[in-house]
Amino acid sequence: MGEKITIRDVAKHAGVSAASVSYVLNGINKVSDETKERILTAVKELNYAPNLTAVSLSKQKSNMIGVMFPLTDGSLSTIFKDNHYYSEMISGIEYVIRKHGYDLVISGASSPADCLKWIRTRNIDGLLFLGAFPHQLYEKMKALSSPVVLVDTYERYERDYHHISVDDEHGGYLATTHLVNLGHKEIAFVAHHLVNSPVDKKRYIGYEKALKEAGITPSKTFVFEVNESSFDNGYNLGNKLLQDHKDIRAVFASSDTLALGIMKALQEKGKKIPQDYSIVGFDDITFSSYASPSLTTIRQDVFNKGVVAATSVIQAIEHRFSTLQHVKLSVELIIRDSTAKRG
Amino acid sequence: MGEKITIRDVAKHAGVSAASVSYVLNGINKVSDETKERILTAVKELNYAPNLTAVSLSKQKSNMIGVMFPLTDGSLSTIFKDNHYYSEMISGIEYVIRKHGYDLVISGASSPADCLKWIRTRNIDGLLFLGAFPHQLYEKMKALSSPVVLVDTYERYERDYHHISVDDEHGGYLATTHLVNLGHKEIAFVAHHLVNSPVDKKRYIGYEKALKEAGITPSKTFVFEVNESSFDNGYNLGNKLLQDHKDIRAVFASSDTLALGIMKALQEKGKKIPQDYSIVGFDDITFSSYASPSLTTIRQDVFNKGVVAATSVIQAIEHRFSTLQHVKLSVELIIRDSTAKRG
DNA sequence: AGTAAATAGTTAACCGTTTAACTGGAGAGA
DNA sequence: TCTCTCCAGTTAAACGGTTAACTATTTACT
Repeated sequence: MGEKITIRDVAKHAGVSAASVSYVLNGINKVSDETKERILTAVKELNYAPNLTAVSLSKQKSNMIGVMFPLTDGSLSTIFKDNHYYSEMISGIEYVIRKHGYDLVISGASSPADCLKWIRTRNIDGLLFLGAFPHQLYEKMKALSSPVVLVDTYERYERDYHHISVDDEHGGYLATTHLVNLGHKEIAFVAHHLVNSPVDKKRYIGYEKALKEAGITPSKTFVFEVNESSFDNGYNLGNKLLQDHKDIRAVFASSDTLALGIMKALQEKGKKIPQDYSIVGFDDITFSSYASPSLTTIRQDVFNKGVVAATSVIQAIEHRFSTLQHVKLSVELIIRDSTAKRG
Repeated sequence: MGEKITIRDVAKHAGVSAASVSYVLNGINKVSDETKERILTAVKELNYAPNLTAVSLSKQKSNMIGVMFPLTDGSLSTIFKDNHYYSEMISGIEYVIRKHGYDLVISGASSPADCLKWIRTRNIDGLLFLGAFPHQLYEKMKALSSPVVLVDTYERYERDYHHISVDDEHGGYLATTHLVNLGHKEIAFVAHHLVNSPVDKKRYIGYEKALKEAGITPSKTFVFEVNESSFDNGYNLGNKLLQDHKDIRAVFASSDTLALGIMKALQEKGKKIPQDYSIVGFDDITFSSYASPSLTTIRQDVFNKGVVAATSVIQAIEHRFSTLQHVKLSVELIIRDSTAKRG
């Protein structure tokens, strides 16, 4: 069983040259039907499968697609922390990639140079960038010959790369309008970072637009940023709101994780939700429907986002289109029990 | 920039043969110091990095480590569903693997044959099995020359493979003893599957042991299985408990996800936790401390589990003949607000 | 019949490394 | 001086495929 059988073994067994075997296996019509038959049975009998490393070297194509995450502190943990989001997206990506005969390689981006080198040396056919990276990385990556698909990233790079996102701005608009329609005027916006997180920026724009439409002047004092989108940061921010911002009566948080953390803090201090505070999140993670009260949120289909991103990169690899793809998936307002008419 | 520079370009630039460059780059002491110097500057000047595909083919080692997931319905989604567990573990694995210069390839296991073929054709150096697979897969994998490390799997295969787990039995014991000490006697055990999920089986054994120690006879009517460890299944089971099993006053669920789903159902029907029901989970996912009430649970360090598993596989790869490793990591009882003295 | 084209195959170069085996020269020991 | 070993390199054969270019038949068309 430990035997390594090569294409030459198959060739010998079928009484032909290695080339003929290769032609048959690659579906190149250059071999008579009888010979093809003979070769295929030899393949079966010897249980042969081509060595993909050799194929890669020869074809100059690895059939591997890389998924890059930004590395904040050495491990992916910060990225994945509290975040069903990325695993769900990877599920979608893996699903498509496997169907097309590619393999999925996961890597954290260290320095831009290392990243570039990695792609070159591994012969990675295509790349998915998940999250926001240092700007110089985007600049350097332009030199790459393999296609790169960005998921959720800076607008300024969308003209250089394929790009998949959801309609974050509309999501922000929907969430805020919902609160406005419930009679709220003092609506806080809580996000990771308005500059470093492009997604948050767009959601903020939607928030701002909704306020203006309702004749409310957006105020900087209602906007809050946190280090990282985590429960803990939400919790801490919730306590801060209670102390320093008693005027606020509604919160739109840029992620369900943050929203749930905020909710926990408010509840612990005896506040009733939605009677005292209305809260809207973003993402619709599973927890959101199981929290008490269940969380009103903006739903995005993350699995599908992964599917679309992977499909794009494969299409780009196989040159099924030459122009850059830009897909903006829709979002949906899910009204649950964390929001109510202003009392 | 698009230029592909090979080892021969470097050789030419330094006025030596390709072999010398290779020797220098591989740290083989066969080249004089001056020449080495010349070669290294040439490498720098041309910004050369060896083509890893060619290296793989030549060295018969890919420097890639595979992570396998069981595929239940075609995508990884079911696995990742509601499950921070696997992403956290991948973080740990990736962290170690990258440090050692390996790459991480993720794949869902389709048929055992395909799986075997994949490892052979891709030249995967080592494998991590995450979760429980069909039995025939384990049997077939024994033929593999690359080391395989199992994480959380059937006891019967632990003598054939490296194996990393947490002390599930002790976890089950701790959880149940905690409930017993609070005066509970009617303690339900809820899990995914006592046979197909080896982890659940061990937790059950701990549960049983704790009951027996307390002089309580374990009863089959107190044991419940669900399709998949998800919120929804927990929720449905919670409702079932309310309808059909009014005697039950405490629940030990084999995952926090299940526990939280059960809790939601009970609360919706007006039950108070922990006054009416005491609930203990397993895993300590982030949301557990943010639920209302916060969930008493058994904590395991999943990131570390990934670290240990990855370290094991790398050690096995690099010292071919070391003995099988079996690591059982400890667990910890975290007492929060979902458990109380029986009223 | 004579030429052109299609068919069915083979040969060998190539992808970019590694590494065993070889080479020529210098230094050491007899 | 003659061998023997080291040293610092080079050469060329792998690794396991792919594929352009070539060959030898057969078929088709004037």
